[in-house]
Amino acid sequence: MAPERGTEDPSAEIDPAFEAELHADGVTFDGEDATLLRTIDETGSLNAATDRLGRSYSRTHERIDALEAAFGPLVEPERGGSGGGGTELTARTRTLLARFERLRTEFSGVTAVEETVYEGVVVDRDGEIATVQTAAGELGAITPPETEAVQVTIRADTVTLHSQAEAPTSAGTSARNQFAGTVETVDERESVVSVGVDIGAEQPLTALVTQGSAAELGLTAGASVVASFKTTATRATPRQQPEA
Amino acid sequence: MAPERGTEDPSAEIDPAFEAELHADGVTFDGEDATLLRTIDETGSLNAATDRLGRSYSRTHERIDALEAAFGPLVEPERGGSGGGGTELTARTRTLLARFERLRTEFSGVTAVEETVYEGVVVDRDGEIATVQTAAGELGAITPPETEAVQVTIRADTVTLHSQAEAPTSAGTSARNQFAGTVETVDERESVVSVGVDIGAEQPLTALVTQGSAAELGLTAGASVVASFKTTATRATPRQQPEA
DNA sequence: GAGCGTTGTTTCATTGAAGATATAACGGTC
DNA sequence: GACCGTTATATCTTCAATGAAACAACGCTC
Repeated sequence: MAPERGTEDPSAEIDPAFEAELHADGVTFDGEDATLLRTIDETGSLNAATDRLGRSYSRTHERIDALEAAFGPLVEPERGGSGGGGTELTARTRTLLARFERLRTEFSGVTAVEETVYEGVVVDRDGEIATVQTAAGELGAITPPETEAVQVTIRADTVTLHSQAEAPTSAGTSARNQFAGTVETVDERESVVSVGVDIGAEQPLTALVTQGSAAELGLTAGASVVASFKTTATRATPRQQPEA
Repeated sequence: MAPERGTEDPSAEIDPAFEAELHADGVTFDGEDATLLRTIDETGSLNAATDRLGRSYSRTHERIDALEAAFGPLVEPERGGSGGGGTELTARTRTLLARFERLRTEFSGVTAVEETVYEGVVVDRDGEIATVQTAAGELGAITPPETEAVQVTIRADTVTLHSQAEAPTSAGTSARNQFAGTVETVDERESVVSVGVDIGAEQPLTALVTQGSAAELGLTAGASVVASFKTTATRATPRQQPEA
């Protein structure tokens, strides 16, 4: 079943992606709908929009009807008049588009940011919050019910770094997960720095901070830092138990 | 174009959703593929899996071929033998499924968590990092290029709260955005608490913390707290400039 | 060697989504 | 009132995805 090709490059690029959606009344508004509405806004007419997008008028018209049945009035068409008429967006539509764009931005944040994954075992639990034992120590994470063996993923943009002197007392902050470590790698990007922190596990914990923060904290290889992250921001997923 | 229905309920539920995807070599692996592979794993045969899922064998077989061409060997089929044969997953497939599940979990975190949105204007910029002037004051956020008028969205699970006494000095932490405020609302959930903090803007900043943190910090209405969040975790999206 | 249930492979049928086309209605301008 | 470009609507065609069905190949058990 496996053709020979595909085997040759086991490290092929596998990229995360997504399709953002807004659901209402059984109808799903997706990226294609968003560009349709944006094009209508730019061209001022449904006809011009379908031409530019290479879509058929009839189908597009149907689609807008379906969307309006679920999301409420989205366009204000006018026929006749100078220029023959046209269609404009309602205020609600602009709000909808803005919301969709925010959603898409959050999702693309997820795909763009590095994350570190630790394997662990649930040792304690309070509802959806579990304490997980990992190679780096115990940490809290949101965990699906009835799972023991888990992978914990920590997004780099949720990890904040502190100078050792200014490390917060655990009682005074809502960031319950704190790990002292030493900076292992510093990867400077355009305006942001990705920092790998050795916190005792095999895999370093990577944190994404601004260049300003990196400078103020003196983040160079070998520096001592404290890394903290919230348990409500870290999530665990079930892990396959070793077979035998 | 707008049928009368739809107008009647302007506050209809609009729910965010997503389709998680993994892309390789032009082929996209989606949730349907994941359940297919999981079902093969559970039933031990492609035939049984297609029966359970109500899909045609031929189509399913084609799909697996296409996936393997892009993602590498995913299944190990055997034909003949006792029971007629069967197909099992490769180790790579389990890794792939685990990765997909982590991705899906992160996305569902985005849709599940509350967020607060502030409108603002970019007043300074360093690459993708911008300083945005909002009703709550200045804050840093990742911002798309060439945008001035923005909406800034702050996920509740990225906001950490500190007791006023233990508020970190801005030089000692990589959480550059800090706002002192007073607790306005406290919404206790199963094992987590959603806290609305008045930081001077019209809309309160909502933070999601564990019940343990809420208790230790003494989070009740009227309490003084400091809310902080990282600029690499907050994102801005373009905002429609007022028309005229 | 017959039987069995699986994997492979091909061919044909079905179905649903989208495009293509035609026509009516509208309301300004001229 | 003729003209124009648009919206509205219906019908037909096209195409791609999927299912259905048939058949060969395989290898173990008996």
